[in-house]
Amino acid sequence: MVRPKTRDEIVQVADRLFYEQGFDSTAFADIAGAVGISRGNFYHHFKTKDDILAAVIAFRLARTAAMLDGWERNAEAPRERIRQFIEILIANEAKIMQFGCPVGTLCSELAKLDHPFQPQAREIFDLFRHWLTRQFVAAGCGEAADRLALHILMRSQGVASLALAYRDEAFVRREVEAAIDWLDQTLAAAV
Amino acid sequence: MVRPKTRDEIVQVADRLFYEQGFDSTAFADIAGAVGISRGNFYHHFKTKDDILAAVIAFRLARTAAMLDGWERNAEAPRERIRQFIEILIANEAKIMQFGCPVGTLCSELAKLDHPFQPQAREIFDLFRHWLTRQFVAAGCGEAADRLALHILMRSQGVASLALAYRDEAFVRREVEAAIDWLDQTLAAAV
DNA sequence: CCTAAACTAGGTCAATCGTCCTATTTCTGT
DNA sequence: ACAGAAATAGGACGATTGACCTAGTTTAGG
Repeated sequence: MVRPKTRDEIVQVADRLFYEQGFDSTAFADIAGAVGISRGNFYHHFKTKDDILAAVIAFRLARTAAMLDGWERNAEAPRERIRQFIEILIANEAKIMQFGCPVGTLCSELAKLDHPFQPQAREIFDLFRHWLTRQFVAAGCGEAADRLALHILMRSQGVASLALAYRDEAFVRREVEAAIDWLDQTLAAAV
Repeated sequence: MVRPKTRDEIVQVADRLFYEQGFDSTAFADIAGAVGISRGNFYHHFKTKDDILAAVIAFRLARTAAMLDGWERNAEAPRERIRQFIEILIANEAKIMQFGCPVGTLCSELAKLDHPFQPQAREIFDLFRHWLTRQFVAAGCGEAADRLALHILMRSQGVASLALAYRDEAFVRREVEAAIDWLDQTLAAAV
């Protein structure tokens, strides 16, 4: 049986460092140092930098899917579920104001690096997008659901981007409220 | 008299490469090679990488200010001026779908690098923000003007972020229309 | 002109990067 | 208990980076 402890630790630390420092400017030594292992040990688990990036993306995909499943269990009404998504902006406010949205900034960096893993990173967006689409369908928005899902995603990306630039907590709260208002109006018009 | 040709060429090429590849992963050699000069020549004009970054930011500030001035001359009505801002998303669509928003991605990268020039990069946002605020004031939105300006900025950032991730032209067009609709409703409510 | 400053080319340097290797220790199944 | 696999440590490599230096060339002002 494989003991997954070290490998998992590497992935979790890399996940954090890729978010906080960016993928490109996070070195093997940074991750190994933060985990407290040698570079050789690191290399035993991940041969190339793309290997660790793939593992981090898979980790984020799994964690995101689990979070969305949890929201689906905790709240029955689509409105409450979507509201919970919008309010990640508040729940993760401090980190977002310091490092931006983990998904958006990764996609942006990979695009500039012309990195082959862009589709994999986009899959994290897809997880949110399709989950939101299902909620809007359940709320009776029919064929407009995907369009509305992208709109909510767009808002959260925009808020995260400006939250990073201005570090303005009041702005985040205000736009979260505005997004929920938009949601209520949209759902009311759909029924 | 100083011949500004080479220095200006360096700044323009660096501006493009910083946008397309990111600041950190653009090397001196990349810029020097693209301009067609030696690294020594490059070093003569810019001693450190932060020097060239400062010059690029100053260049972008000047170019942005000039663009906003042009919009103020071309269109009399605030509504038309703001609409022109929203439609940069279409005018620069191809580049945005490939590299994202130049301002947002720079701010995001500098945040991850914990770079001291974050306030300077944010000034480019401020240029748009205060220009938009002036337009909303002129449209009679009074004290809500800054809040509305940030909302428009937020939308453009969100659209740029998802445009980069999905490269979906129809999405961009749709959200531009939605933003203009929002603008018209907001201006109608203000008068 | 002619001299001093500005410009340009190309080389060097230490540091750091991703990658790879070998030797040793620890664990696991039989 | 023991053989083989997994895990770990630490070093070495070639390449690249930002930074810096020196030596020629061009340019501009007196």
